[in-house]
Amino acid sequence: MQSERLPTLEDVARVAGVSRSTVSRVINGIRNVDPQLHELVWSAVDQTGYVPNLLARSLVTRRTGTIALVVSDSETHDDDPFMSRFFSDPYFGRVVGGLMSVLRPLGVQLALRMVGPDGHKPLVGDLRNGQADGAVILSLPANDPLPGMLADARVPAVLIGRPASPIPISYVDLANETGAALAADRLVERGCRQLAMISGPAEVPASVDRDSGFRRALARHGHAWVPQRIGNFTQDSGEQAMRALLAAQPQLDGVFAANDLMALGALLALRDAGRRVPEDVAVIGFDDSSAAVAARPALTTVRHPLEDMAAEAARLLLARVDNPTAPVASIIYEPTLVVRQTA
Amino acid sequence: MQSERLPTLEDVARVAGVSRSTVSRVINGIRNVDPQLHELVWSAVDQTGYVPNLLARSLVTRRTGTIALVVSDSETHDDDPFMSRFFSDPYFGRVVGGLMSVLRPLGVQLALRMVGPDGHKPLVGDLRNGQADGAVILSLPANDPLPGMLADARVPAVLIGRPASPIPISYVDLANETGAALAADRLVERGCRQLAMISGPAEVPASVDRDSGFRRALARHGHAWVPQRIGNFTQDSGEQAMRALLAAQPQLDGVFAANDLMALGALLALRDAGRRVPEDVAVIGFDDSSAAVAARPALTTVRHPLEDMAAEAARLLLARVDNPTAPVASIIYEPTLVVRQTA
DNA sequence: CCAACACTGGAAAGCGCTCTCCAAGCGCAT
DNA sequence: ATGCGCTTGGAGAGCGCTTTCCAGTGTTGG
Repeated sequence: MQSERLPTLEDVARVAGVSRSTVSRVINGIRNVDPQLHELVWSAVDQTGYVPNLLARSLVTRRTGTIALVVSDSETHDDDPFMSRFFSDPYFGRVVGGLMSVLRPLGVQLALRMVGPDGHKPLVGDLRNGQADGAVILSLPANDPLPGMLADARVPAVLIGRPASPIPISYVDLANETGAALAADRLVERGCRQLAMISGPAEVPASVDRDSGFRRALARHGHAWVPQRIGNFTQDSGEQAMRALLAAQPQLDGVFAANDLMALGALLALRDAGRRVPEDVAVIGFDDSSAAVAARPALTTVRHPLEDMAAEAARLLLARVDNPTAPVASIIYEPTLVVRQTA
Repeated sequence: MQSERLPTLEDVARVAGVSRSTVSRVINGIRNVDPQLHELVWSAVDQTGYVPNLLARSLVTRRTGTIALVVSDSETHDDDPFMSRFFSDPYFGRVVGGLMSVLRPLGVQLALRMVGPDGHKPLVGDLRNGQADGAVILSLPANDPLPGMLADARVPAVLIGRPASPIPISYVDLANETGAALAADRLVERGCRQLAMISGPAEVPASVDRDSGFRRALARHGHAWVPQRIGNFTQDSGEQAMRALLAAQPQLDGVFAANDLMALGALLALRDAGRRVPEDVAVIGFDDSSAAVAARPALTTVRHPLEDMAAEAARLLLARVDNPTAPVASIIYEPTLVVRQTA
């Protein structure tokens, strides 16, 4: 148990018998300070149990050692509470894990910030005020003005997922079209004739890309039209979409789902309908989340290296924090097809 | 695009033609300020695009509007990077979602902080220095000194999961023993004769409680000894544990797993071994995570209201932040059995 | 032997904000 | 008129830290 007031630099200085500035220098390892004093100061620090007040330090250095992870919660209108769904989705966890893998060793903190449509201005203001050194922006609806605002405000920021319109801001993204095309090629190659797809919400840019990538690749193989149902990236919605698809197209023999969770749902629906996978119907998912490996039959899917992407986003961001004039950079990851049992 | 320097209170005051203090009062809604001035100040705020600097404010008010979510990463030694596993686990997401549901409407931020064994002192120091108003502590290994340190330092904190030894600190927890007993009773009631369990790591207090709860309940029903295998809460480990159990006890007809992921793994192993669930072997999991509903057959499990618990933890914490003399409170949630198809 | 020069340590000025304290202004009763 | 209590705005002291600037000291070359 300690006294009410915490020791400050001043206190340490008094104990060590030097000035505040000297203590500050020693603690920050700046300039050549007499080794004797150096030692003296450190022992005074130990003795007083001094811990620097990061708030005060940040106020003057304009550096906080914190990165904001900005999550859009524009979807909250749903009756199903958005938060539980979003945070429980493997997507969120993988991103956090990827970010942490680079932030943690550097001692950088992560601050979670949810922001609705009216929270944009305060957010940018706080960021400019140095609440965080930079921001990683997640899962933004298309045409959200935030990236533009961030760029204008010259706040170091990196998007995960490309911005809807070209904006001078760094981002990491996956070549979603290519990934979907991989799935299409595989399905066609297996000899599937009647294909269908389970898409994600149209507001999500990645969904749209996966859609068009799949369609375009199939068109190249001569499939003009592909029946489609839209889900919301949950397993449940995938299951329902699959049932609807099956009802409309009983002959279908190949399905591509825009994420693994929906693919898993599709697997269930197919099972219930007595279809064998992959013999009767081949299924390909997207993401290569842990659930894909765990499923039976194990899910063939498109690998989305989200952890790597998030880690890279963190690195890009930190680079820009250290050097604000660093060029804007965008990295597009190439997906790969992970063939397991369902296709 | 704005000028380099951000407007400060001073600037607003100059524009409005009043003093800094007056602007501060208006912005914080304090005291009776002449309505005319009030309006004048707000228009000056608009005009300058002023945003309060939270850092500076926190420095003097000693309030940050931020709660730290402390995650122990003592398990990192694993070759399998701890982070990806932990953050991807539904556990983490459910907690974050639960916390956010309370914090978000109040405008409180969440700061993620991972802390290893040697990070304890700095963490407590930062907390005392007002880096965050309080802390929610997650998934601590048994006998971690952190709760005690926090209590001694009088830092508002709430644990999720009870402390290993009695310490004057608030916490929310689940009656794990009761939950496990519920599972045991159900299994016995179904007529299972040869029971087994898949436990979690022994360092996790909740694991231990589920173990003893299950054992004790079975003992009441006359089962003296229960074969057991230990997993690490992943689906994979559950699958392996199940195989081992099956090899050792081919006759077994009922299994309790300490979490859903491991139960799901067990389901896979049972399937591979040609056992029907629940006809040949009944399975009960723990947590009622989303995967439990989604599994086929749908998993009978013990419901762990983690979101509610996290939300309550947030409320307890905020109460203590507002009133540091508020009594320490502990809330134990009662689990319920969710009967689905596997038992 | 003295000037020029590193080098070190201290004083003090802020970073942007809140909040206590005080002076000024006003209405009212004496 | 004068005194009193009340409201209201401003001046200024800090929150704990970094960092610039300067004085003092020891060191070297001319």
